Amino acid sequence: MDAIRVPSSGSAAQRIEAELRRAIITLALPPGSRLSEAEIAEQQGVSRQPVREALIGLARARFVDILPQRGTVVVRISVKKMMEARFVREAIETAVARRAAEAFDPSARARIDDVLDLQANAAAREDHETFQRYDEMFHATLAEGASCPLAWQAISDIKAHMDRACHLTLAGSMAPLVDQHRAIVTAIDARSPDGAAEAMRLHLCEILRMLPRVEAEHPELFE
Amino acid sequence: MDAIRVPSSGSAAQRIEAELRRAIITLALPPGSRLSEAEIAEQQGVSRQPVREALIGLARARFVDILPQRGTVVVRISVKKMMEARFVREAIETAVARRAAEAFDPSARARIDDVLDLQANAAAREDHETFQRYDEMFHATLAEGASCPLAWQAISDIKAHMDRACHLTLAGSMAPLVDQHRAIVTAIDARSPDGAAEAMRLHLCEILRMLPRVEAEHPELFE
DNA sequence: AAGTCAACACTACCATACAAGTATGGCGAT
DNA sequence: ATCGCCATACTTGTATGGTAGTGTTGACTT
Repeated sequence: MDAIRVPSSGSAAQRIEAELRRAIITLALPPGSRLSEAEIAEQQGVSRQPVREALIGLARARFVDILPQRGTVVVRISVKKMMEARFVREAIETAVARRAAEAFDPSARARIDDVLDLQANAAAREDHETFQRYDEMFHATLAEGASCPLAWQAISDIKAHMDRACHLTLAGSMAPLVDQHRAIVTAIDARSPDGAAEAMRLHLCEILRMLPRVEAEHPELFE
Repeated sequence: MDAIRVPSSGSAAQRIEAELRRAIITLALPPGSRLSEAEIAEQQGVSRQPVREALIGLARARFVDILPQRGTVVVRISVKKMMEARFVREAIETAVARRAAEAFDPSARARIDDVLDLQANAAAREDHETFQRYDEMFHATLAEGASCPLAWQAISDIKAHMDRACHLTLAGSMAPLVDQHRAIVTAIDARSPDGAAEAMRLHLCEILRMLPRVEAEHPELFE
Protein backbone atom coordinates (compact mmCIF):
# COMPACT_ATOMS: atom_id res chain seq x y z
CA MET A 1 0.00 0.00 0.00
CA ASP A 2 2.86 2.29 0.72
CA ALA A 3 3.93 4.40 -2.22
CA ILE A 4 7.22 3.49 -3.74
CA ARG A 5 9.75 5.59 -1.91
CA VAL A 6 12.02 7.44 -4.28
CA PRO A 7 15.22 7.91 -2.24
CA SER A 8 15.24 11.63 -2.78
CA SER A 9 18.67 12.03 -1.31
CA GLY A 10 20.83 9.00 -0.70
CA SER A 11 20.30 7.05 2.46
CA ALA A 12 17.09 6.38 4.28
CA ALA A 13 18.49 8.17 7.32
CA GLN A 14 18.95 11.39 5.34
CA ARG A 15 15.53 11.10 3.77
CA ILE A 16 13.85 10.60 7.15
CA GLU A 17 15.81 13.45 8.71
CA ALA A 18 14.67 15.77 5.93
CA GLU A 19 11.05 14.65 6.31
CA LEU A 20 11.08 15.11 10.07
CA ARG A 21 12.78 18.48 9.79
CA ARG A 22 10.10 19.60 7.40
CA ALA A 23 7.36 18.31 9.67
CA ILE A 24 8.87 20.15 12.62
CA ILE A 25 9.28 23.44 10.77
CA THR A 26 5.73 23.36 9.43
CA LEU A 27 4.59 22.57 12.98
CA ALA A 28 2.98 19.34 11.84
CA LEU A 29 5.08 18.06 14.73
CA PRO A 30 4.49 20.79 17.31
CA PRO A 31 6.89 21.52 20.17
CA GLY A 32 6.58 18.98 22.94
CA SER A 33 5.81 16.11 20.57
CA ARG A 34 7.36 12.86 21.64
CA LEU A 35 9.30 11.13 18.87
CA SER A 36 9.79 7.41 19.37
CA GLU A 37 12.41 5.63 17.30
CA ALA A 38 10.27 2.52 17.05
CA GLU A 39 7.11 4.37 16.16
CA ILE A 40 8.68 6.43 13.38
CA ALA A 41 10.49 3.38 12.07
CA GLU A 42 7.20 1.56 11.71
CA GLN A 43 5.51 4.50 10.03
CA GLN A 44 8.34 4.94 7.55
CA GLY A 45 8.75 1.24 6.93
CA VAL A 46 12.39 1.09 7.92
CA SER A 47 14.31 -0.17 10.91
CA ARG A 48 15.09 1.85 14.01
CA GLN A 49 18.71 2.47 13.07
CA PRO A 50 18.21 5.02 10.25
CA VAL A 51 15.57 6.74 12.35
CA ARG A 52 18.01 6.96 15.21
CA GLU A 53 20.63 8.58 13.00
CA ALA A 54 18.04 11.04 11.72
CA LEU A 55 17.10 12.00 15.28
CA ILE A 56 20.75 12.47 16.19
CA GLY A 57 21.07 14.83 13.24
CA LEU A 58 18.01 16.79 14.34
CA ALA A 59 19.37 16.95 17.89
CA ARG A 60 22.62 18.41 16.58
CA ALA A 61 20.63 21.16 14.86
CA ARG A 62 18.74 21.67 18.14
CA PHE A 63 15.37 20.72 16.68
CA VAL A 64 14.86 17.98 19.25
CA ASP A 65 16.16 17.06 22.67
CA ILE A 66 17.31 13.49 23.13
CA LEU A 67 16.95 12.49 26.78
CA PRO A 68 18.95 9.27 27.21
CA GLN A 69 16.78 6.31 28.18
CA ARG A 70 13.80 8.64 28.47
CA GLY A 71 12.71 9.86 25.10
CA THR A 72 13.09 12.40 22.33
CA VAL A 73 10.91 15.50 22.20
CA VAL A 74 10.57 18.45 19.83
CA VAL A 75 12.00 21.49 21.60
CA ARG A 76 9.88 24.56 22.17
CA ILE A 77 10.58 27.84 20.39
CA SER A 78 12.81 30.03 22.54
CA VAL A 79 12.39 33.77 22.04
CA LYS A 80 15.75 34.30 23.70
CA LYS A 81 17.54 32.01 21.30
CA MET A 82 15.67 33.54 18.40
CA MET A 83 16.99 36.95 19.33
CA GLU A 84 20.48 35.56 19.59
CA ALA A 85 20.13 33.76 16.26
CA ARG A 86 18.94 36.95 14.60
CA PHE A 87 21.91 38.82 16.06
CA VAL A 88 24.40 36.28 14.74
CA ARG A 89 22.66 36.09 11.42
CA GLU A 90 22.70 39.87 11.07
CA ALA A 91 26.42 39.87 11.78
CA ILE A 92 27.09 37.29 9.08
CA GLU A 93 24.68 38.43 6.42
CA THR A 94 25.42 42.14 6.60
CA ALA A 95 29.07 41.23 6.09
CA VAL A 96 28.10 39.01 3.17
CA ALA A 97 25.98 41.77 1.68
CA ARG A 98 28.89 44.21 1.98
CA ARG A 99 31.19 41.78 0.26
CA ALA A 100 28.60 41.09 -2.42
CA ALA A 101 28.38 44.80 -3.17
CA GLU A 102 32.13 44.92 -3.66
CA ALA A 103 32.35 41.93 -5.97
CA PHE A 104 29.61 39.53 -7.03
CA ASP A 105 29.92 36.40 -9.10
CA PRO A 106 28.09 36.98 -12.42
CA SER A 107 26.64 33.47 -12.70
CA ALA A 108 25.16 33.75 -9.22
CA ARG A 109 23.84 37.19 -10.11
CA ALA A 110 22.01 35.69 -13.07
CA ARG A 111 20.31 33.07 -10.90
CA ILE A 112 19.19 35.59 -8.29
CA ASP A 113 16.56 37.10 -10.57
CA ASP A 114 15.07 33.70 -11.34
CA VAL A 115 14.92 32.87 -7.66
CA LEU A 116 13.19 36.14 -6.87
CA ASP A 117 10.60 35.63 -9.61
CA LEU A 118 9.87 32.12 -8.42
CA GLN A 119 9.62 33.38 -4.87
CA ALA A 120 7.22 36.12 -5.93
CA ASN A 121 5.05 33.48 -7.60
CA ALA A 122 5.04 31.39 -4.44
CA ALA A 123 4.05 34.48 -2.48
CA ALA A 124 1.16 35.13 -4.87
CA ARG A 125 -0.01 31.53 -4.43
CA GLU A 126 0.34 31.85 -0.63
CA ASP A 127 2.53 28.76 -0.75
CA HIS A 128 4.48 28.92 2.51
CA GLU A 129 6.67 25.94 1.86
CA THR A 130 8.07 26.78 -1.55
CA PHE A 131 8.32 30.40 -0.46
CA GLN A 132 10.62 29.42 2.37
CA ARG A 133 12.58 27.12 0.08
CA TYR A 134 13.26 29.98 -2.32
CA ASP A 135 14.02 32.25 0.59
CA GLU A 136 16.76 29.87 1.61
CA MET A 137 17.94 29.69 -1.98
CA PHE A 138 18.13 33.48 -2.17
CA HIS A 139 20.33 33.78 0.87
CA ALA A 140 22.42 30.78 -0.15
CA THR A 141 22.98 32.19 -3.63
CA LEU A 142 23.91 35.53 -2.11
CA ALA A 143 26.58 33.88 0.01
CA GLU A 144 27.80 31.91 -2.96
CA GLY A 145 27.97 34.98 -5.14
CA ALA A 146 29.95 36.76 -2.46
CA SER A 147 32.45 33.91 -2.67
CA CYS A 148 31.60 32.67 0.79
CA PRO A 149 29.39 29.58 0.60
CA LEU A 150 30.55 28.71 4.10
CA ALA A 151 28.55 31.69 5.34
CA TRP A 152 25.34 30.01 4.26
CA GLN A 153 26.34 26.83 6.03
CA ALA A 154 26.83 28.80 9.23
CA ILE A 155 23.53 30.55 8.76
CA SER A 156 21.56 27.41 8.03
CA ASP A 157 22.75 25.94 11.31
CA ILE A 158 21.57 29.03 13.13
CA LYS A 159 18.35 29.39 11.20
CA ALA A 160 16.86 26.34 12.89
CA HIS A 161 15.97 28.52 15.83
CA MET A 162 14.01 30.92 13.65
CA ASP A 163 12.38 28.77 10.97
CA ARG A 164 9.27 27.77 12.86
CA ALA A 165 8.48 31.28 14.00
CA CYS A 166 9.06 32.53 10.46
CA HIS A 167 6.63 29.92 9.20
CA LEU A 168 4.00 31.37 11.51
CA THR A 169 4.65 35.00 10.62
CA LEU A 170 4.38 34.25 6.91
CA ALA A 171 0.59 34.31 7.21
CA GLY A 172 -0.26 37.23 4.97
CA SER A 173 2.97 39.08 4.54
CA MET A 174 5.19 37.40 2.01
CA ALA A 175 5.21 40.08 -0.64
CA PRO A 176 7.09 42.68 1.46
CA LEU A 177 9.87 40.16 2.03
CA VAL A 178 10.40 39.76 -1.70
CA ASP A 179 10.55 43.54 -2.01
CA GLN A 180 13.21 43.60 0.68
CA HIS A 181 15.17 40.98 -1.20
CA ARG A 182 14.95 43.11 -4.33
CA ALA A 183 16.17 46.15 -2.37
CA ILE A 184 19.23 44.19 -1.29
CA VAL A 185 19.97 43.18 -4.86
CA THR A 186 19.49 46.75 -6.06
CA ALA A 187 22.06 48.00 -3.55
CA ILE A 188 24.46 45.27 -4.60
CA ASP A 189 24.04 46.18 -8.27
CA ALA A 190 24.69 49.81 -7.31
CA ARG A 191 27.97 48.70 -5.74
CA SER A 192 26.91 50.20 -2.42
CA PRO A 193 28.26 48.10 0.47
CA ASP A 194 26.69 50.26 3.16
CA GLY A 195 23.36 50.29 1.35
CA ALA A 196 23.38 46.52 0.89
CA ALA A 197 24.27 45.94 4.52
CA GLU A 198 21.55 48.28 5.72
CA ALA A 199 18.96 46.70 3.42
CA MET A 200 19.92 43.31 4.77
CA ARG A 201 19.71 44.56 8.34
CA LEU A 202 16.22 45.90 7.81
CA HIS A 203 15.20 42.64 6.18
CA LEU A 204 16.39 40.62 9.16
CA CYS A 205 14.65 42.97 11.59
CA GLU A 206 11.33 42.17 9.92
CA ILE A 207 10.91 39.00 11.96
CA LEU A 208 11.07 40.98 15.18
CA ARG A 209 7.99 42.98 14.27
CA MET A 210 5.73 39.97 13.98
CA LEU A 211 7.22 37.96 16.82
CA PRO A 212 5.21 39.41 19.73
CA ARG A 213 1.96 38.77 17.91
CA VAL A 214 2.58 35.11 17.13
CA GLU A 215 3.89 34.53 20.63
CA ALA A 216 0.68 35.96 22.05
CA GLU A 217 -1.43 33.90 19.66
CA HIS A 218 0.38 30.59 20.21
CA PRO A 219 1.89 30.67 23.70
CA GLU A 220 1.94 26.86 23.88
CA LEU A 221 4.62 26.73 21.16
CA PHE A 222 7.08 28.83 23.16
CA GLU A 223 9.01 28.06 26.30
CA MET B 1 44.97 -4.73 28.82
CA ASP B 2 42.83 -1.84 27.77
CA ALA B 3 42.59 0.91 30.32
CA ILE B 4 39.23 1.28 32.01
CA ARG B 5 37.32 3.71 29.85
CA VAL B 6 35.81 6.52 31.85
CA PRO B 7 32.79 7.58 29.79
CA SER B 8 33.92 11.18 29.81
CA SER B 9 30.74 12.41 28.20
CA GLY B 10 27.71 10.18 28.03
CA SER B 11 27.50 7.72 25.21
CA ALA B 12 30.28 5.79 23.58
CA ALA B 13 29.48 7.48 20.29
CA GLN B 14 30.11 10.93 21.75
CA ARG B 15 33.29 9.79 23.43
CA ILE B 16 34.65 8.29 20.23
CA GLU B 17 33.66 11.34 18.20
CA ALA B 18 35.55 13.56 20.64
CA GLU B 19 38.60 11.32 20.50
CA LEU B 20 38.62 11.20 16.72
CA ARG B 21 38.07 14.94 16.46
CA ARG B 22 41.03 15.50 18.74
CA ALA B 23 43.18 13.09 16.74
CA ILE B 24 42.26 14.87 13.52
CA ILE B 25 42.96 18.36 14.87
CA THR B 26 46.32 17.35 16.30
CA LEU B 27 47.08 15.74 12.93
CA ALA B 28 47.60 12.36 14.56
CA LEU B 29 45.16 11.41 11.84
CA PRO B 30 46.51 13.43 8.90
CA PRO B 31 44.40 14.45 5.90
CA GLY B 32 43.83 11.56 3.55
CA SER B 33 43.73 8.97 6.33
CA ARG B 34 41.22 6.26 5.70
CA LEU B 35 38.91 5.63 8.65
CA SER B 36 37.29 2.22 8.67
CA GLU B 37 34.27 1.74 10.90
CA ALA B 38 35.27 -1.85 11.63
CA GLU B 39 38.88 -1.02 12.37
CA ILE B 40 38.09 1.81 14.79
CA ALA B 41 35.42 -0.30 16.44
CA GLU B 42 37.96 -3.00 17.16
CA GLN B 43 40.54 -0.53 18.47
CA GLN B 44 38.01 1.12 20.78
CA GLY B 45 36.49 -2.16 21.90
CA VAL B 46 32.96 -1.30 20.82
CA SER B 47 30.70 -2.27 17.98
CA ARG B 48 30.50 -0.54 14.62
CA GLN B 49 27.34 1.34 15.46
CA PRO B 50 28.71 3.98 17.88
CA VAL B 51 31.71 4.45 15.60
CA ARG B 52 29.39 5.00 12.70
CA GLU B 53 27.45 7.67 14.56
CA ALA B 54 30.71 9.35 15.52
CA LEU B 55 31.82 9.44 11.88
CA ILE B 56 28.48 10.88 10.81
CA GLY B 57 28.99 13.63 13.37
CA LEU B 58 32.48 14.34 12.07
CA ALA B 59 31.16 14.40 8.50
CA ARG B 60 28.56 16.96 9.51
CA ALA B 61 31.35 19.17 10.84
CA ARG B 62 33.23 18.58 7.58
CA PHE B 63 36.16 16.84 9.25
CA VAL B 64 35.73 13.72 7.13
CA ASP B 65 34.10 12.73 3.85
CA ILE B 66 31.90 9.65 3.91
CA LEU B 67 31.82 8.04 0.48
CA PRO B 68 28.99 5.49 0.52
CA GLN B 69 30.16 1.92 -0.02
CA ARG B 70 33.67 3.23 -0.59
CA GLY B 71 35.15 4.56 2.61
CA THR B 72 35.62 7.47 4.94
CA VAL B 73 38.65 9.74 4.69
CA VAL B 74 39.95 12.74 6.60
CA VAL B 75 39.50 15.80 4.38
CA ARG B 76 42.46 17.95 3.42
CA ILE B 77 42.88 21.48 4.70
CA SER B 78 41.42 23.94 2.22
CA VAL B 79 42.99 27.38 2.20
CA LYS B 80 39.95 28.71 0.39
CA LYS B 81 37.57 27.46 3.07
CA MET B 82 39.92 28.71 5.75
CA MET B 83 39.71 32.21 4.32
CA GLU B 84 35.95 31.95 4.18
CA ALA B 85 35.79 30.63 7.73
CA ARG B 86 37.95 33.49 8.93
CA PHE B 87 35.69 35.95 7.17
CA VAL B 88 32.56 34.53 8.78
CA ARG B 89 34.22 34.28 12.13
CA GLU B 90 35.37 37.89 11.94
CA ALA B 91 31.82 38.96 11.14
CA ILE B 92 30.45 37.13 14.17
CA GLU B 93 33.17 37.83 16.69
CA THR B 94 33.60 41.52 15.98
CA ALA B 95 29.86 41.88 16.52
CA VAL B 96 30.17 39.91 19.75
CA ALA B 97 33.08 42.08 20.87
CA ARG B 98 31.06 45.21 20.18
CA ARG B 99 28.16 43.90 22.16
CA ALA B 100 30.48 42.82 24.97
CA ALA B 101 31.86 46.35 25.18
CA GLU B 102 28.35 47.69 25.58
CA ALA B 103 27.25 45.27 28.28
CA PHE B 104 29.14 42.32 29.72
CA ASP B 105 27.93 39.78 32.24
CA PRO B 106 29.94 40.23 35.46
CA SER B 107 30.25 36.53 36.29
CA ALA B 108 31.64 35.83 32.83
CA ARG B 109 34.00 38.78 33.25
CA ALA B 110 35.33 37.22 36.43
CA ARG B 111 36.09 33.92 34.69
CA ILE B 112 37.87 35.58 31.78
CA ASP B 113 40.90 36.50 33.87
CA ASP B 114 41.27 32.95 35.14
CA VAL B 115 41.06 31.60 31.62
CA LEU B 116 43.71 34.02 30.40
CA ASP B 117 46.07 33.11 33.26
CA LEU B 118 45.65 29.41 32.58
CA GLN B 119 46.20 30.01 28.90
CA ALA B 120 49.34 31.99 29.60
CA ASN B 121 50.62 29.08 31.68
CA ALA B 122 49.92 26.66 28.85
CA ALA B 123 51.76 28.98 26.48
CA ALA B 124 54.77 29.04 28.82
CA ARG B 125 54.75 25.23 28.92
CA GLU B 126 54.41 25.09 25.11
CA ASP B 127 51.37 22.87 25.62
CA HIS B 128 49.47 23.16 22.35
CA GLU B 129 46.49 21.12 23.39
CA THR B 130 45.52 22.85 26.61
CA PHE B 131 46.36 26.17 25.00
CA GLN B 132 43.81 25.57 22.29
CA ARG B 133 41.30 24.35 24.86
CA TYR B 134 41.60 27.59 26.81
CA ASP B 135 41.51 29.55 23.57
CA GLU B 136 38.14 28.03 22.85
CA MET B 137 37.06 28.73 26.40
CA PHE B 138 38.05 32.38 26.04
CA HIS B 139 35.98 32.91 22.94
CA ALA B 140 33.08 30.88 24.36
CA THR B 141 33.09 32.89 27.58
CA LEU B 142 33.20 36.09 25.57
CA ALA B 143 30.09 35.07 23.64
CA GLU B 144 28.40 34.01 26.85
CA GLY B 145 29.25 37.26 28.57
CA ALA B 146 27.85 39.17 25.60
CA SER B 147 24.58 37.28 26.16
CA CYS B 148 24.92 35.36 22.92
CA PRO B 149 26.06 31.81 23.62
CA LEU B 150 24.62 30.85 20.25
CA ALA B 151 27.41 32.85 18.64
CA TRP B 152 29.95 30.43 20.03
CA GLN B 153 28.00 27.50 18.69
CA ALA B 154 28.05 29.06 15.24
CA ILE B 155 31.75 29.75 15.53
CA SER B 156 32.66 26.28 16.75
CA ASP B 157 31.01 24.79 13.68
CA ILE B 158 33.03 27.08 11.46
CA LYS B 159 36.24 26.71 13.38
CA ALA B 160 36.65 23.13 12.20
CA HIS B 161 38.11 24.49 8.98
CA MET B 162 40.79 26.42 10.85
CA ASP B 163 41.71 24.29 13.85
CA ARG B 164 44.30 22.09 12.16
CA ALA B 165 46.12 24.97 10.56
CA CYS B 166 46.05 26.82 13.88
CA HIS B 167 47.56 23.79 15.53
CA LEU B 168 50.46 24.00 13.09
CA THR B 169 51.01 27.73 13.45
CA LEU B 170 51.13 27.49 17.23
CA ALA B 171 54.73 26.34 16.99
CA GLY B 172 56.53 29.13 18.84
CA SER B 173 54.05 31.95 18.92
CA MET B 174 51.48 31.41 21.59
CA ALA B 175 52.37 34.33 23.85
CA PRO B 176 51.31 37.06 21.38
CA LEU B 177 47.88 35.49 21.10
CA VAL B 178 47.34 35.80 24.85
CA ASP B 179 48.37 39.44 24.60
CA GLN B 180 45.80 39.95 21.87
CA HIS B 181 43.16 38.36 24.08
CA ARG B 182 44.12 40.76 26.87
CA ALA B 183 43.86 43.69 24.47
CA ILE B 184 40.33 42.67 23.61
CA VAL B 185 39.39 42.46 27.28
CA THR B 186 40.98 45.85 27.96
CA ALA B 187 38.87 47.45 25.24
CA ILE B 188 35.76 45.79 26.63
CA ASP B 189 36.53 47.03 30.13
CA ALA B 190 37.03 50.50 28.67
CA ARG B 191 33.52 50.25 27.18
CA SER B 192 34.91 50.85 23.71
CA PRO B 193 32.91 48.91 21.11
CA ASP B 194 35.02 50.05 18.18
CA GLY B 195 38.23 49.30 20.04
CA ALA B 196 37.06 45.83 21.03
CA ALA B 197 35.94 45.04 17.50
CA GLU B 198 39.22 46.23 16.04
CA ALA B 199 41.25 44.27 18.60
CA MET B 200 39.25 41.19 17.73
CA ARG B 201 39.75 41.78 14.02
CA LEU B 202 43.50 42.03 14.44
CA HIS B 203 43.47 38.88 16.54
CA LEU B 204 41.66 36.92 13.85
CA CYS B 205 43.99 38.22 11.16
CA GLU B 206 46.93 36.67 12.97
CA ILE B 207 46.29 33.28 11.45
CA LEU B 208 46.67 34.72 7.96
CA ARG B 209 50.24 35.76 8.63
CA MET B 210 51.46 32.26 9.42
CA LEU B 211 49.35 30.44 6.86
CA PRO B 212 51.64 30.77 3.79
CA ARG B 213 54.57 29.39 5.77
CA VAL B 214 52.84 26.26 7.04
CA GLU B 215 51.33 25.64 3.65
CA ALA B 216 54.80 25.74 2.11
CA GLU B 217 56.19 23.48 4.82
CA HIS B 218 53.43 20.89 4.71
CA PRO B 219 51.92 20.93 1.23
CA GLU B 220 50.69 17.36 1.60
CA LEU B 221 48.16 18.46 4.24
CA PHE B 222 46.45 20.91 1.91
CA GLU B 223 44.30 20.37 -1.12
C1' DA C 1 -6.22 6.83 54.02
C1' DA C 2 -1.55 8.04 52.97
C1' DG C 3 3.15 6.68 52.12
C1' DT C 4 6.56 3.11 50.36
C1' DC C 5 8.31 0.00 47.39
C1' DA C 6 8.42 -3.42 43.91
C1' DA C 7 7.14 -4.99 39.37
C1' DC C 8 6.29 -3.42 34.77
C1' DA C 9 6.35 -0.95 30.43
C1' DC C 10 8.87 2.17 27.94
C1' DT C 11 12.96 4.52 26.31
C1' DA C 12 17.57 5.16 24.00
C1' DC C 13 21.81 2.63 23.49
C1' DC C 14 24.77 -1.07 21.95
C1' DA C 15 26.00 -5.57 19.69
C1' DT C 16 25.46 -8.70 16.03
C1' DA C 17 24.00 -10.28 11.53
C1' DC C 18 22.82 -9.43 6.85
C1' DA C 19 22.45 -6.80 2.41
C1' DA C 20 24.22 -4.04 -1.32
C1' DG C 21 27.59 -1.48 -3.68
C1' DT C 22 32.67 -0.55 -5.05
C1' DA C 23 37.63 -1.17 -5.92
C1' DT C 24 40.96 -4.61 -7.14
C1' DG C 25 43.64 -8.60 -8.68
C1' DG C 26 44.04 -12.15 -11.78
C1' DC C 27 42.55 -14.71 -15.65
C1' DG C 28 41.35 -15.29 -20.42
C1' DA C 29 40.37 -13.63 -25.06
C1' DT C 30 41.65 -10.63 -28.68
C1' DA D 1 50.97 -6.96 -24.91
C1' DT D 2 46.52 -4.94 -24.03
C1' DC D 3 41.89 -4.86 -23.13
C1' DG D 4 37.76 -6.76 -20.98
C1' DC D 5 35.56 -9.53 -17.54
C1' DC D 6 34.69 -11.94 -13.36
C1' DA D 7 35.65 -13.54 -8.55
C1' DT D 8 36.85 -11.70 -4.25
C1' DA D 9 37.79 -8.79 -0.48
C1' DC D 10 36.81 -4.77 1.09
C1' DT D 11 33.47 -0.63 2.22
C1' DT D 12 29.08 1.62 4.16
C1' DG D 13 23.97 0.93 4.87
C1' DT D 14 20.15 -1.53 7.12
C1' DA D 15 17.68 -4.94 10.10
C1' DT D 16 17.06 -7.23 14.44
C1' DG D 17 17.97 -8.84 19.22
C1' DG D 18 19.32 -7.75 23.71
C1' DT D 19 20.79 -4.49 27.75
C1' DA D 20 20.52 -0.87 31.08
C1' DG D 21 18.32 3.00 32.76
C1' DT D 22 13.87 5.73 33.73
C1' DG D 23 8.90 6.88 34.72
C1' DT D 24 4.72 4.88 36.20
C1' DT D 25 1.40 2.16 38.36
C1' DG D 26 -0.58 -0.61 41.70
C1' DA D 27 -0.26 -3.49 45.56
C1' DC D 28 1.25 -3.65 50.23
C1' DT D 29 2.51 -1.71 54.64
C1' DT D 30 1.97 1.59 58.30
